[in-house]
Amino acid sequence: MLRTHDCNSLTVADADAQRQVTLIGWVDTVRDLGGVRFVDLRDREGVTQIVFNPGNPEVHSRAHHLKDESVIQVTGTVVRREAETINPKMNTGEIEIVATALVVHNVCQPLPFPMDDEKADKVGEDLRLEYRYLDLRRPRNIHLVKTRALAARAIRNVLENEGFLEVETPILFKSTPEGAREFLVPSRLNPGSFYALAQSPQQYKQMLMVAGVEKYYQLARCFRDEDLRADRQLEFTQIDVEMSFIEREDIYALVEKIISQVWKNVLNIDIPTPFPRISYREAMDRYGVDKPDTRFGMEIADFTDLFKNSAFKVFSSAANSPNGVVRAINAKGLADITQGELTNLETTVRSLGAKGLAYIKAENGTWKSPIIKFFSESEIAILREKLVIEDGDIVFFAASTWEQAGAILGRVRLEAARLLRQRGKLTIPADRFDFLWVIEFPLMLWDAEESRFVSAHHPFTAAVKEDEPLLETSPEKVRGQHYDIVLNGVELGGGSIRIHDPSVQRHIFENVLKIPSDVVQSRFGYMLKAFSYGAPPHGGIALGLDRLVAMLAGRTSIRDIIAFPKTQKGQDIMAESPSPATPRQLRDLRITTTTSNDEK
RNA sequence: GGGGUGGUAGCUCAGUUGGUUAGAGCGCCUGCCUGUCACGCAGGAGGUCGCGAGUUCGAGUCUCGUCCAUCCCGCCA
Repeated sequence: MLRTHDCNSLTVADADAQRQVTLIGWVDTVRDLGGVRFVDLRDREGVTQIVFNPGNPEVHSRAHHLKDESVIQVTGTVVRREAETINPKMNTGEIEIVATALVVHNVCQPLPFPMDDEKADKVGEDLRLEYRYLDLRRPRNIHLVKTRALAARAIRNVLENEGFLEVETPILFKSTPEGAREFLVPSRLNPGSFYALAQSPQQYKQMLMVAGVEKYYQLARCFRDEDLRADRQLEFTQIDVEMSFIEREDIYALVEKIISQVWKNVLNIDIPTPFPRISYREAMDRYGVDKPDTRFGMEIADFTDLFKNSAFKVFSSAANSPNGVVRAINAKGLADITQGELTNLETTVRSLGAKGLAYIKAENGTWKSPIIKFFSESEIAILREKLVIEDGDIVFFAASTWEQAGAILGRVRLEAARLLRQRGKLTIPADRFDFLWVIEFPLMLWDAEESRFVSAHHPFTAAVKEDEPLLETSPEKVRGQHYDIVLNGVELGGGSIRIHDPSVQRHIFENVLKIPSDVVQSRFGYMLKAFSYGAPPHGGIALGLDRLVAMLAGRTSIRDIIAFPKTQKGQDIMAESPSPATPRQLRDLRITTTTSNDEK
């Protein structure tokens, strides 16, 4: 080793022992007072102050003009600092190293952006991604790397202790066009055929259950060629779990154990278990989303019956149409919403299909609203009572289908909460973690465009036992044995009990999803075959590791959590991928392009 | 594919109604300074105002196009 200690470990005890030490790390800051020179030396663990005294002219002169972020190795004696020079802000602030030798291992060029956390956080993300190795080096980001590793370790520990076997499954898989768009990989050995990068190990892990693994896990890399978001990357990691001989409750208990262990190990926070459960239907009714943020109220209230005979045609026609609802939320204290904020909100809900955003402001003892004139005395009284409308409140309405009204008010609710938090009128502690199981999702959704049913999640999800007869008659009413785990309004993952009966699985594919039987055979034939050779009842879950770590670290973007993330255009601007292929590579793969006809 | 926001010095930003030589702080370079810890002080260098076109006597500023970044919708079995 090029060092005897790290930069966060020396104490007054080492000083009293007059210990000779060697530290190596990066120059954090240089304070050259002309005579005495101070260097804060930083490594992964912390910072230690080095002193270069003029009494040692050879070393002192070489400490001249040290550049920030250069790598230096210092040998010296640990000494106590004089009482008035102790720095209480530093872990190692009571000691310093008096240097007797200095080796400069690497001189750092002028930095492209400041490394100081406060300033660096404001620097454009594209520049920081180009120099990702520098950005990661900042203590704040190295901490994120550590957090991720610590979380992964805790997860592995729980699963290993529970008897799970870690199994790697192929990344080169075959195309499964039902799901997300995939990355296609041409096969050189099989010209004209393609692999697809696995979107998830779903099918392989089910095969592992048939194979008798019983308890499988993998921190699995998944690939999806969809547009990126703050919480979506082309490749991401999921904690992938599958178990045989279980029911839903077993998965809930396991995940609750994993989560509470991770939060305990990383944040030293005790997460109460079991987690609350809410049905999909109830989540949509109360919060307008299937991943509710329950850290604040502002729940959706239903007024469909109230407005059935309303003079306000927009409301009464919605209330009387099939599947139509009139609903509202009270954003308490947000009557001071600015015109700009209101316009933004309207633009947002229009993008969700709303024709407008009806509202009532309660200010100075009166209700102000473009639509208040249509309301009767009794309607006003019921609204006031049910929504507890007081001065300073603003109530937003949605009159539409059940789905759309939920989407609109769900979005308005989150936006209103954001505005209230900005104003300091809504406080949510940073260490509040509301975990929630969302259960009883519909198994099938009607796809109006293709006029057929599609799986709400994936076609391997088993139906809730008592709903199974409905598969024949009204598939839309069948609830699946699916579960999502939600944290503070973020979907952390989901899973299900799977179908293990080949005839049921075939029925779903062919008669419910209406996939032609030859397609079923080519795509899923091997699964149906496997299920006829002693498939155990099984189920599992996949949790997004990147999102989970982001939540642990209080970040909203998983780009912060992934060591080398890609930009919204799917590019790695540090390594400059993707990049063009050479004609030779393309020829090997039998790929011809229409634009290039020059072969070299 | 659609909508919003942004792009001026290495970084973060300001730049008035379109008008002289485009500024600040930090960083960088040089010098001074023996107890600093965001050290301090003095001086200096550093600009294709994202790119292209247009309007104009004159464009960082106005118009159009385009590229990049980011947030959102679609999409994510």
